Amino acid sequence: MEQREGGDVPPKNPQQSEGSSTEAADFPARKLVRQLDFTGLSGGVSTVEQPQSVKSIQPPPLPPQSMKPPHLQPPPMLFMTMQQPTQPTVPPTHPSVRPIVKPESPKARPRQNVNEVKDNTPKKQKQCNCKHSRCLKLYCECFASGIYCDGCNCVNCHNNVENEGPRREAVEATLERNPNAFRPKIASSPHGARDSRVLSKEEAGEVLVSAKHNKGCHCKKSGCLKKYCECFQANILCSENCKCMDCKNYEGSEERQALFHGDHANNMVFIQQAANAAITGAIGSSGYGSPPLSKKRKGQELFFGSTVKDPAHRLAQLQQANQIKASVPSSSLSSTPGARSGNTSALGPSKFTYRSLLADIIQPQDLKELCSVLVVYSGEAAKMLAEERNAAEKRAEDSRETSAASSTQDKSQSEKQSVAQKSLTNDPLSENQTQKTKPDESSSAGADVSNSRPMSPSTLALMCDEQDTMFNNAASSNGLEAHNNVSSQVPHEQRLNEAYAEQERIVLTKFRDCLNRLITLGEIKETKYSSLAQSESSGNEKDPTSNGASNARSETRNQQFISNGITAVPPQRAVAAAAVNNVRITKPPENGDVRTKTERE
DNA sequence: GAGTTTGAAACT
DNA sequence: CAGTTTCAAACTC
Repeated sequence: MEQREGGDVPPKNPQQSEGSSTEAADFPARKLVRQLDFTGLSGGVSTVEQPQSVKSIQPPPLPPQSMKPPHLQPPPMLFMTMQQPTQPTVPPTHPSVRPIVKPESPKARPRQNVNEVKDNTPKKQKQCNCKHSRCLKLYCECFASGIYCDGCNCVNCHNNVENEGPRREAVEATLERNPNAFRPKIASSPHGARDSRVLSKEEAGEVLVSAKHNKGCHCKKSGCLKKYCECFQANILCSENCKCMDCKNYEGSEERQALFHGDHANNMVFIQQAANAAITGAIGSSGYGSPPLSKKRKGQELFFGSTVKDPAHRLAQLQQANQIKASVPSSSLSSTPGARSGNTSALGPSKFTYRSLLADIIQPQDLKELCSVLVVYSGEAAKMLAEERNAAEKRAEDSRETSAASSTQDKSQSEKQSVAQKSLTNDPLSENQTQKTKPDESSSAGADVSNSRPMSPSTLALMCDEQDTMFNNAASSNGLEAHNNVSSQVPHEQRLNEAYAEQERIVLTKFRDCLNRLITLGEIKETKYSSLAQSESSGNEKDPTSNGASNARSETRNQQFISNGITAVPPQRAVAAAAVNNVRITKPPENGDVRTKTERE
């Protein structure tokens, strides 16, 4: 009893680090361990990938047929994964192809992360320290991750090639107990995209990976704010799946906020998370915005029953309670995810959020301004095009005079010309499809662009590179036509479209440039964040006594950096101005200073 | 690095 | 399924 399975296995060699089981000490293949990939990503549940870790190649530890209970049949995903690794490039069975790193199970990425953050270089795979489980239980992180122990500090390790037999049995047993045992615990949230507009202030700066724990945690004392908590460790918020008590790992939790914003170590975590989230593409994710209600309540009632001695705890619970009240106006204990998520709109439909690096850079007003700029540019483009076309037409007519063009051609030509000019130079009223710009936008732009036709209807809807390319192509061919093929019988509409296309091409090109600059700014910001946090982190280590002060300083500095490094010239303005180049924006600079630097005239 | 705490996993 | 024990990671000192 006390020594469950294997307990009787004599520790052959307490010192079997570097991989291993003693019996394998001189096994050449030792370093060439094959590994299992239980982290199968696809399938029913998608997971939060850890992009920085190279997924290892996984040999099937078990022949599919040996894997078990039909009734408990694990989802095909697992089998698939085991039989055919998701990474097609890697030969599953070839021992010589040793995967670089252990695939990090969503759960197991503890100290390693810290190392990574410190060094900026991915560290060696995590090493377990199992002593009594022979690394054949889920206690063992390696085993749980579906990989062989390699270079671990475990004792009496059986999680290796030499013990494939026992290992296989263990896998079977584990699967029998829990068919999902080797599946990722963290699944990306199935819920819809989150509306970034409802990002609450308090989550500013936080990055919540778009995922949730499949089983949920059961924490009691850690508040789900320590790595004991699987959710926290996986950098996700607790969900309705959790049965934790006194949970503070929910969106809006002050403790959690403090954790993220409070100290530098966590700043680093935050940065790492931000990077992860960005890489993972955890953008606009979803989830739940409030603490897992039903269970939390249970926990709260329990604690509110006065079992809580720690005042801080009590406060936390009160806060949490308020949170709940806020998000659940009715007193009903909606324990269903749907109900809860529905009630959490105040906090946002999702608990998983990604905050863009540009979040501080782009303000609503700036978008408006950008629109104005585009409109202005559209007008400029229209004028320019009209002039060009006029010139072209003139040249064409000159040459045509000598070739005795037909009267119909002349007629159509002149019509075309007038249409083109009309469409290019303005008169929005004459165009049914004239976009219905927002009043403020049109008014702001109107002052300068009164003379130009607003962008064609689709312009604003086509703002991306792909379309730009499309337009480039279209426009280039159209341009050719316009300039060279003067005798073509182009229908008016087509001609009109050409004009639109050309105009849009110009505007979109500028807009693309604009976006590119924006991206650059975001990258700069990212870089600065990283370096700042790193320097602060190191500085903090040197001066641990000044934590509070330096924290405050750091926050200030963060903001400064945001405003200095990035937005000293308010980026959006700089970008807009840059995009506009020669076009003057009449809107007075709010700061009066820097902005004018980027504006011409 | 040793000892403690914690919560998942294993077991009853 | 609930309660208990075991286990190894996380944490503290």
